[in-house]
Amino acid sequence: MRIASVIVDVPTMNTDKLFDYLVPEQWEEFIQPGMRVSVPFGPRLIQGFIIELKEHTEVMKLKSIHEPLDIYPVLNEELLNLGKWLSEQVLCLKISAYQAMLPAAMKAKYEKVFKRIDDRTNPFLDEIFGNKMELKWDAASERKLLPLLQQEIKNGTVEIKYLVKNKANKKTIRVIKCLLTNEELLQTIEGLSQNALKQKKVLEYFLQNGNEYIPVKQVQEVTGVAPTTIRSLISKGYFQEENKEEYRDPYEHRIFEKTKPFQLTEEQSMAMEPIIRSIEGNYQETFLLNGVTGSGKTEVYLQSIQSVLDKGKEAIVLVPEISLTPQMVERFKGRFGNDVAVLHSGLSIGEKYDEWRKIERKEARVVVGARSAIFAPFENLGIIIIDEEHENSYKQEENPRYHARDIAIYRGKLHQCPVILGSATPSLESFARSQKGVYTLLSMKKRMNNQALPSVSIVDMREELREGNRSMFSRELFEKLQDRLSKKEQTVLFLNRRGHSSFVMCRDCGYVLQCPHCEISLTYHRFTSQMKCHYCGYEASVPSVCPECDSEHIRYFGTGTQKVEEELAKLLPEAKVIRMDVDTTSRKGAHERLLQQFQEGKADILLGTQMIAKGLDFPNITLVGVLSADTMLHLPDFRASEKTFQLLTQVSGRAGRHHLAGEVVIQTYTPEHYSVELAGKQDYDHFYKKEMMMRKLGSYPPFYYLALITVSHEDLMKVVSITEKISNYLHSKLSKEAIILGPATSPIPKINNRYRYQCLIKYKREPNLTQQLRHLLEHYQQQITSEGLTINIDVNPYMMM
DNA sequence: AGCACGCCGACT
DNA sequence: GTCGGCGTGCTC
Repeated sequence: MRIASVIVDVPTMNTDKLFDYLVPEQWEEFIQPGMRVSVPFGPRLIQGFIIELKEHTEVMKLKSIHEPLDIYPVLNEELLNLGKWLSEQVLCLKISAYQAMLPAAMKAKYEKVFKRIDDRTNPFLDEIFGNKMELKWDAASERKLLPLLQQEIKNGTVEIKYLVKNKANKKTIRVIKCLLTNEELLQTIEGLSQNALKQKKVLEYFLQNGNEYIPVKQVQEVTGVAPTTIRSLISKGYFQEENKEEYRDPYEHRIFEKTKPFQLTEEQSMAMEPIIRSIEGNYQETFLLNGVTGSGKTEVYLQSIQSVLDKGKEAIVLVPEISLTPQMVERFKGRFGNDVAVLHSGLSIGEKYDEWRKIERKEARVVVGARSAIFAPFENLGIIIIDEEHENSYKQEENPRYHARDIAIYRGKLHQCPVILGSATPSLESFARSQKGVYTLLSMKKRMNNQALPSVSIVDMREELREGNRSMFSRELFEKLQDRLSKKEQTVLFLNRRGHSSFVMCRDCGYVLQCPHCEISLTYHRFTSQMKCHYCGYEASVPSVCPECDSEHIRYFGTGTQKVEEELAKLLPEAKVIRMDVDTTSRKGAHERLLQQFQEGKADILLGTQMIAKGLDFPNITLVGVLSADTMLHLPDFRASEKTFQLLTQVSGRAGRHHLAGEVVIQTYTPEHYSVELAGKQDYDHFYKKEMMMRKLGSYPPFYYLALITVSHEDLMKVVSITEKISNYLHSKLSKEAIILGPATSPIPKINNRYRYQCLIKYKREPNLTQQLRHLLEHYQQQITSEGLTINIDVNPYMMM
């Protein structure tokens, strides 16, 4: 008797454990851990993952597995263990951990149908079922048939059937093969009557194209015949029909030019050497590859991967979502061709599934993808690369709240292979680890071809104002803009806020329009002429008079991309501008199309948000303007300075990457701030020292680890008192060295009518922390389910909201 | 998450 | 007296 222990697809704490099921005899030889199965759970049927097989169980009333959902395990042993480890590390449900490791297409979709089981004719059932045997629950519900059907269930003429399906499936195409030899074909063609011209055409086509399987669609297109013609040929026994799996290839119509390895610069070779040593020696080592923008990190990645492939192993390359541009994909596909699978959010569920299947079936040995690609089901990993290591997007901001870097190092240790963290502006945490010798630091300080870094000038906007310039462009930036226009060179303008103006304020009384549910300022959107809440989506129209004091002097403040675009149209009407932000790139392929246009020189100015800070590598860009460097400097986040420094450095790196020299103008209201000043000098080392001091003073990472507990509920009093209790509990259970802050209101005090309070733990060494946090969750379990309380725990948070 | 079971208000 | 509201508890 075989028993399978299953984690079921019910995301709650009291089902977060193994449930045992009998394995039916017919599957005994075939069922393996890591497969998905559908199992009866209470009255319904749900999906689950088999974690282990065993012979005995304590459970008395065992049910049987309903059916397997896979032919092969979708989670191998490594991933099964990784999922367990992950759920313990980040305090998430096991089912969430496993689901995060697989493409969304494999998540279950549940369907309920009514099924007729009477064999007599029943006029009433005939009417509601039509001539079918089954009726979907949703359809029945819409037709208000549920009470009647319930009665029929009691009568025993109808039953409910539960179905477990995938979100998306393999795509198949119909193919046909000719079963006749060429001679038989010729004879058949001869023998056909005069008016069977169409059939003749098809047979002649196969005469020319041999006896391979050919897609039906293709046959139809080439010969111009109707589907019926082909059907009749099949029924005559001339053809054999089959369904073949076909990959949805997102890059189907693109041709990637094959590239050869470049001759490395001396710095690049020096950086490569220890990496190769780790690959050849089969041992784990984490490298921090600190190379300035344009120093050729990608070529180092490519050649390292090549030597991994030469050893018959596989490679994972993580790239931040926003820089996973076609340009980036091209570099990898250009070098490794069909060995590359690409996984990013721009793909449809089905496309992602197919890319994943290529990896599973060992048809791809390199995966280039965003965060979740770290779970690629490779079994023989030879290298893991995380490009732009400092990017926040490697941290998932929903459960499971993991950081891809931690998973990378876990898998690197398991496979005994190198992990490379690459960045021009490493995160403070990583750089500190490289200083302590935990990571090996590899530096590349020169740009390829020895181009100089662009010259940066910092403009004090307060000064501009004092001298009467009230425009959003400083005189220096404006002059340079005009200069580039006349020289037909290109400019990138960077602004980290989308929309039009950020908020609406009354100039008489200072009233600012706020979201009634979230207590944050509403953002003005020109396109819809509406005020929008960026947290909950609340919308309101713009008032013509101030709701507080009835003044008509209620005006827009702040600057968004749309407003800059309008301003440019006024000041430089001859300039062609491309705007890139969430609004103009939301449609599929829009991102690529806009960049393509800019590259082809169809515009003089590229104006955009965050998303243009990375990866842009066009030869004709000689000027980069940052309109307001300090917008993110004043956010309630201890990483604000670091983010500002990184962003300014990255943006500056867009200029002058080729023959033409580049210039950068940074406009700011706080030119004396060290992150602005040092970004201007591109002086990472100095910034690191300064920022480390600040972190030490504030007891922040990398000196302390953090854990953030956020409590939310509709009732403010309840939130405060529970957060208080949590804080006390932690005080009593953690060591004296731990610093526990709070209860304090969250930086977003209210979302969707729910108040939010938080508690921040700063600690150096708390071996029992996750265990204590788990106890905490268990303790409040009852109130969480019965009162709708939420407790969110983020170990190593990046967003302090 | 569902779904069943169980205990109290407004109707035939 | 019953239909149905949604609170509570369980699912191998």
